[in-house]
Amino acid sequence: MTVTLADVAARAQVSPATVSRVLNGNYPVAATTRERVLRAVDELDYVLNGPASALAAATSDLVGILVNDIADPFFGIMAGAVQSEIGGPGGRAGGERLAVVCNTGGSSERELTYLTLLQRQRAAAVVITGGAVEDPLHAEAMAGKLRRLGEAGTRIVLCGRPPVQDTGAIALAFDNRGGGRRLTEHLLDLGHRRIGYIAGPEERTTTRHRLEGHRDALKAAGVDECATVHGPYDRRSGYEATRELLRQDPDLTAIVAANDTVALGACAALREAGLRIPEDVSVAGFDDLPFSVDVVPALTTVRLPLYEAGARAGRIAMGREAEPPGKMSVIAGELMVRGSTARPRT
Amino acid sequence: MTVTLADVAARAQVSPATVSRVLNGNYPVAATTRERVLRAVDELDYVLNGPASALAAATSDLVGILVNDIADPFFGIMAGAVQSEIGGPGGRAGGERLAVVCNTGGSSERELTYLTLLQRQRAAAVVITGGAVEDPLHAEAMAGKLRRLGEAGTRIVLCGRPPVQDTGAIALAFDNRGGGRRLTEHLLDLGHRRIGYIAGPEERTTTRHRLEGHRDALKAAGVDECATVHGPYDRRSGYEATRELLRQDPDLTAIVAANDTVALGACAALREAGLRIPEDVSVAGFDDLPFSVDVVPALTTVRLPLYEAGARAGRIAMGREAEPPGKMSVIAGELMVRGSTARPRT
DNA sequence: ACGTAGATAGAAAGCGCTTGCTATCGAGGG
DNA sequence: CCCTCGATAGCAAGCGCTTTCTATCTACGT
Repeated sequence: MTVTLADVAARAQVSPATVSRVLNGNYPVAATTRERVLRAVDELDYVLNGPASALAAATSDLVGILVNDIADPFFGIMAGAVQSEIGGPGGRAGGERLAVVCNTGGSSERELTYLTLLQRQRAAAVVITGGAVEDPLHAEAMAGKLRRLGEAGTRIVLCGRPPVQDTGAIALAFDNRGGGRRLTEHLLDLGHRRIGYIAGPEERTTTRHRLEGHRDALKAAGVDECATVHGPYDRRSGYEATRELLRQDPDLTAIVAANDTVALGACAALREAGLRIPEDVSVAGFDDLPFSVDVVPALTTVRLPLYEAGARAGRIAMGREAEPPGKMSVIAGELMVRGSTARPRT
Repeated sequence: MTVTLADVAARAQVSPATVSRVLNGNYPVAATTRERVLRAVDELDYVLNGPASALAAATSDLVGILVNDIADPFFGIMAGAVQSEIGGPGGRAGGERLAVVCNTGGSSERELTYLTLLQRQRAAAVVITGGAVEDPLHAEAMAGKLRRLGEAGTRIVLCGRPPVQDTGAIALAFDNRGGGRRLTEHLLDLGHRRIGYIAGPEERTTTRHRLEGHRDALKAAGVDECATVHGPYDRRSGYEATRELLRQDPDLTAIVAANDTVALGACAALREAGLRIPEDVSVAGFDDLPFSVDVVPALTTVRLPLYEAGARAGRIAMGREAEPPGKMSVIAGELMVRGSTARPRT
């Protein structure tokens, strides 16, 4: 059998209670006793039984992080940031917390399933990243689940997603709408009038907000909306959408993509069509992922402070940073003008 | 209080034992009884207490995944693949498993710490990705930890890392040496003789193997080794290393980078120095991350089947795929020749 | 010198679930 | 018609830890 608390206690000639207290450091123990216990722990290679501890103490050191796609740096960066903040000092036993990263693949059911699994583990906190699916049924199920989680003592922070009413969840939302608007304004300022738009998957808040910002800008400038195509947030989608866009409107002079990854696909399709960037067609992305500055030409995009947002979400989840007033904070993006956008040919 | 098994039992007018058996589905229960229990579970919104269950059953549904950097797609892709395989059917209660992704940041101590934490949680399995640190002390500590984990019933799979003796851990190693050799051979075939090398961080297996492959190729061709610079696996390192390389040998005609991300930095530095790729200097990477085909010119690199390897590691960890003979399998890389390499100027 | 507060340590009662063993019931077999 | 066996369900003993309450012992204050 594996070594238990009792074994350590026997070896150190103290009661199990004392060993527990030494390990948790939340109760006065004489230095010599502590010494003896620690030595026994070491000699026996004792490792605390997490489930037993969690059961008895009714707490756990697991923190859940929900992401759409762990292979996408957009989420990876946020997840890494959250993780870097939840460990470290504070709390019990060295305050070691484990991050449970859950890949929802953007599916709302899996989102719910994972939340149930985290609830089952009695997670200390949950950080949910990425936009929400805008299905009323799902929204309701989600709200209910979050409410129950909150009641069970799990802290919930939404990172890059709009607030969910009546759940007590804290929301750190990105200003996708403002970013989308500024990006299109930039293109309009350069003189573009025929701007194709590659939107993300439908029925998602992020997609809608970015698209709304785009339309706001067009409307304010009195410019008619040009072709818009929806697709997933991946490179392939950008490639295919661009071919479609070019078919619908061969005269467009600029393309705005749902995010940087999609923009990459768009660039590939454009080049394949023999069009130069930005001389023939300007391209803009969103997010400013690390590679965006390296592609040639460097991508004009809207920078989202992903790491900072994730870190903040992590701190709030751990109660190490005050919640924003109104349990909600909007994080602005910053327009990064680079080589992929220029004046249209005259 | 939250709802417990006993509450469900009371409502369904059965014993707690029966509820447990319905939930775990590992014991015959009459259809009508099961029906009644399930209804009660539903009506009470009951969620199993994971820690209690894990304690009583001495098993857990947590699977650990160790990665160096979750924000790096190299690891993100593998982690996502592992995760996609560990869920799904098989095992208890719908077989829902939770992936605990641990960011070691490449630090060997944190690696050990996380393993202890996973041991504490009595993880069902652990998948360790990324190269190992080659410090004898650490290697020994690691071997001991893995052995103890294995003895406690945790299945261990190393993914992209060489085997550790006497631990029973299964290893899926990448053929970094062979890949490195082929890459340099390709450059030599093109006619390059002055090839700068940007290696990864020192004292790591991945770094060493790739570098050895490079040197093997040079030696076989009777070509003298050119400048080599070490640095972390990130873009910035590639940028700085390239400036250094150019300083050491202004006449080099090709640069081999430790991985694609580093290669990106190298490209940036070369362009900044007014050098064209591949006309003036050829550049090659390693890994073939998704963006590598999109940069301009597209990167010549060695493709590693990251997703497939991760998926396989996940399946082996879940016991759904036979272990490779000798508990070890070498996964080859594939040379992808693209636009970033060409004959040197004559 | 005696009472008492303060500092430690131990005893024991669970935390909520799983599971080996036992009990019950009905259906066949002899 | 009695006995045995198969199918279900319940009992109760833990799993290994935390924590409340109690017991000791030492050190002072007066």
